[in-house]
Formats: sequence, structure tokens, C-alpha cells
Amino acid sequence: MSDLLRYIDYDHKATFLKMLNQQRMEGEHCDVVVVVENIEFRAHRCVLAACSNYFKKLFKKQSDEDNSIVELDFIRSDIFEEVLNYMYTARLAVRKKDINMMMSSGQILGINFLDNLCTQKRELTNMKTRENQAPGDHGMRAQDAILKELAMEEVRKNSFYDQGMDGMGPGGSHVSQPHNYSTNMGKDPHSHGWGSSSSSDMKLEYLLYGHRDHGSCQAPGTKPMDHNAKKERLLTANRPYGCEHCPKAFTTAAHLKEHLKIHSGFKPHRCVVCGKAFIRGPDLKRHERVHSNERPFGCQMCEKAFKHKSHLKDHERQHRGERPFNCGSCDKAFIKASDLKRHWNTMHSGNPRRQMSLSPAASQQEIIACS
DNA sequence: CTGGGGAGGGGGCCC
DNA sequence: GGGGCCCCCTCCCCA
Repeated sequence: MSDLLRYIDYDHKATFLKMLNQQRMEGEHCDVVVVVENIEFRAHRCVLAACSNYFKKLFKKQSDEDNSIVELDFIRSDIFEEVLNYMYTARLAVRKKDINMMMSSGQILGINFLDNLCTQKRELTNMKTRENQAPGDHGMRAQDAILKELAMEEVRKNSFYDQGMDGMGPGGSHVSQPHNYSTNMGKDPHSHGWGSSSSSDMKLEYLLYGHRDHGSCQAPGTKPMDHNAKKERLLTANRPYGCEHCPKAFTTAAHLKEHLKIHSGFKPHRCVVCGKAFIRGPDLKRHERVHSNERPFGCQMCEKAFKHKSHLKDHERQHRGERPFNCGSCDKAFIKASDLKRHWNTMHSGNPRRQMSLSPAASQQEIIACS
């Protein structure tokens, strides 16, 4: 289930879990029956709605007292069984000959990542065939597939909701009761906790793509620490909002949301000169000084000017003769923290007495994380 | 020639 | 969006 949750809009995840827990407390009963080719499949309404735009829209139109039987005639029972299995386990098993059918069914149901996974799987299957390898495990972990995609190409903008809705063509689907599929989908953020699709597209996107770089949150140069130990340490420091992808934790939900963008790999701010992309607008703005050569941070004591304010700060220490970064393993001192780090890595990294200290002038700052 | 350090530059990302 | 801190990379100088 945890893998599945990666694909659900961040804002909806809590609601989804709450509903699931509530249903568990009520005895694990499934509250909807889906009939396909006269075969009944029992499922949780919230699971279906969380994974499929089709069901999300469908259940939005129904009150809880409405019929809890849904009949589908646009999908094969064995395909639906696998789709259902995917919804509950985030594992997808599909025969090669059924990939197209699975993809079209996924489109109609508004399960876009299912479509992506089938594409991946088809390519993988073709590759295996070409390489004349014995067929392996057809079950493909959803996150692995997406991580594979991220490793192979840059992240493209891929509208999740829109494609899902477009896939539901007229006459392509119907259920036992009449429903108007073109109204109100996602427009009421309060009824079930499903937020507005327009405002959550970006969040959906990065959650859809999952974690891009598992090692990115580890401070460079630090000894790898156990993930749980790190998380525990961070969470105890009055940071209740922990990231589920890395050990970091934050003081507010807004900071966590901002941080989650890092894991998406989604960089909407692109430099028109060199094409380099950034997560944040201000970072792009700063980058543009590379091309414009604008140097807004001038030194008061000499003619020099800098593109980064922090560079000016480093530079000003030269004028003041400050060397606040002291090596704990020898008597060297440095103007810049990175110089100290480089020195320590080259001169003392084999030294078990791994210590660096700061002069009183810099003791307020936590300069370098060093295990 | 090589290694260590000074200094500038650019990016990541937390607050 | 801005401020700020930290990191790494690179060029250069010098012992």
C-alpha cells in the first residue's frame, strides 16, 4: 500500500488513509461491488477513487446511500482483476498480448500511471525478446518503473488528470445507473478531500513521478548514517513534518511541501539562454546573472563585485583578515567553510580524530556537518 | 611536476 | 520571492 500512496496527490493522501483506517475499524468490509462480465469484485470505494479518475468522478456523483454496485462493460474481467490488484498492491502483472488492452482500460478508468507502466513494460518485454532472454517476472514495481523512466530521460510535463478525463470517450463506458461524467469533477475540494485538479496538478506530478534521487538529501562529505536514525534525530528537533523520501524534517507543512518538489525532479523554470532548468523562480533569476554578468553585490572596500551575496561575504573576510574556520586536526584556519572542508578532506580524512572546530567568531553557526 | 591553499563562480535548498 | 548558508568546482599561485 505504501507504494501506491506515492501516486496519490499529497493533499488527498491523508484523507485516503483516514478513510481506509475508518473502514478497517468497521471490519474491513468493502463498500462497493464492481461487476465485470458477471463476475463480482469487492473493493473499497476510497481506494478505487484514489487511483482512478473514473471512479473518483463516479463516486462523487453518488451519495453513500446510493447503489454500491457498479457494472462495467468496457473492460475484461481478468484485466479488471489485475487493475484492482494493482490498486491494492502497486504490483502489475500483465501478459504481453494484453498490454494494449490494459493500457486502453487504464485510459478509460483514468489511471494514467497505469498507462505509463504498460508502455514501460511493453518496451521492456520487447527488449527482452530482442535479447532472446527467458521471460522473467512480469510483476513490475510501479516506483521502479518510474525511477527507470527518470533515469533515462528528463522529466516531461505530463498532465495526469487531463489525460485521464480525455480518455473517457462518449459511449466508452457506462454503469448500471446514469451518470454525467462531464460535471463537477474535482471542483469541490471539501466534499471528500479531493482538491481542485488545476491547483494540484503540480503536486500530483511530482508525487506521480516519485523520488528521483535517493541519495540527494545526504550532506556531501558526511558519513552515511542510518536512515531511521537520521530521521529520528531530525524529528526530535521540533520538526514534526518529516519527508517520507529522505531523512529531512521541517517545522511547517509549507516547508515540507516545498521540499517535496526536490524529489519530483520537476523543474518548471527554464533559462531561455542555456536551457538549464530550476525548481524555483528565484534560482533561475540568480542563474541569469551568469549570462548578463550583472554583479549587484559590490564590495565597499575595493572595486570588486559579485553575483552572489554570499561570495561578497566571503570576500569581505579577506579585507577584515577573518579566518573563522579552524581545522580541529591542525592549526590551520580558513576564510571559507568550503576551503576548510577541502583541506580536511585532503589532509585529515584518514584521521580517526575527525574533528573540526570554529573560532568564537563563527561558533554561532553550524558550519559543517561532520560525523 | 605536484599538492595545498586562495579566491571566484555556480547551484541546492532551508527559512 | 528574497535572504542566507552551504556545497562543490575550477582556476590560479606558490612552495
